[in-house]
Amino acid sequence: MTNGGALKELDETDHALLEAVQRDGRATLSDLAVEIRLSVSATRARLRALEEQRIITAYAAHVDPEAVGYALRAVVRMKVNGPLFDAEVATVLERHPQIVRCLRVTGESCYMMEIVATGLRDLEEITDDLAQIGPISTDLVYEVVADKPTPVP
Amino acid sequence: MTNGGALKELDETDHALLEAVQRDGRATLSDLAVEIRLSVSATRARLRALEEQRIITAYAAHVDPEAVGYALRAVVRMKVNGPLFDAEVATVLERHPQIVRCLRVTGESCYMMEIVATGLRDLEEITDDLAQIGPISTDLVYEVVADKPTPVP
DNA sequence: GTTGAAACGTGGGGGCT
DNA sequence: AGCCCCCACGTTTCAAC
Repeated sequence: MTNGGALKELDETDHALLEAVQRDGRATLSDLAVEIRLSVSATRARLRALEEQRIITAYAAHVDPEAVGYALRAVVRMKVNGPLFDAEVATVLERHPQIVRCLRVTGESCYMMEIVATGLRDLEEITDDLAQIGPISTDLVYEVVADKPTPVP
Repeated sequence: MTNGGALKELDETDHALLEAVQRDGRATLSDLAVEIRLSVSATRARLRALEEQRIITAYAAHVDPEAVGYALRAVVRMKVNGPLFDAEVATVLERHPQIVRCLRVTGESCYMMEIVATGLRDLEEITDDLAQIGPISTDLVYEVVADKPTPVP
């Protein structure tokens, strides 16, 4: 069987490969191969292994929200009273693709979300929807100071 | 001149292309071409335009932090007293690659950060460093409920 | 992990509507 | 201006080593 889920130790070459493919997700196997000083075939084998072990979970183009019309970014913290509100939250998440990130956390705020919006009117529409689940507090984002890939120690 | 920064209206085909390349950042031009029902050349031209306009800012592999040894994820909010503490924050961000995201926001908490850590000991080391800049509050993340690409409306 | 050869995808130029 | 076809070249794939 092609053991796809086994946890294997990552050596230095794997680390270099992960680092390279995080920096440039569209780098060709040949590019990656010279970077990690291996043959193309060996590079492909390692990359496939990382994908099958679900260490690499996806490849994605990054689209600048501002460049496609989202002038605003906000962080919304939401508290829910009762037990788990996963269903309600899932519904809102599905209704609003502009909620680009949602974390369930410890502490006062049970959910933390990051939202992109074309303007305040647009943001209000989404927060109104969220406020029906639980009390929220909204902060606008001045600047994305850092957005770094997963470090590979 | 090769006008690289002009804002151009994105048509339906561009939207489809952005959506496709966000879903699979490693899709070949041929794959993308059939998806958006265009020739390979036209697809390539549009993709290059999106890159040159900085609408597509990067391509990256997504690495699962848990799979590479980070058992914990935390959200840290930090308040700074005086004017701008960009220099201090930049230093800490550089010292700790495990701070994977940092936003400067309105409201009480001036900075919001997302941190991955191998354990509580590891997390403590980073928060101790942050606490020297300003008062912080730390929440652990139970679950990443959603992590969605930028919607293209 | 490496090599090699066939299949496939890519990038530029010309011609089309 | 934008798209399509063509062709040389680079890349990926899959064998055998």
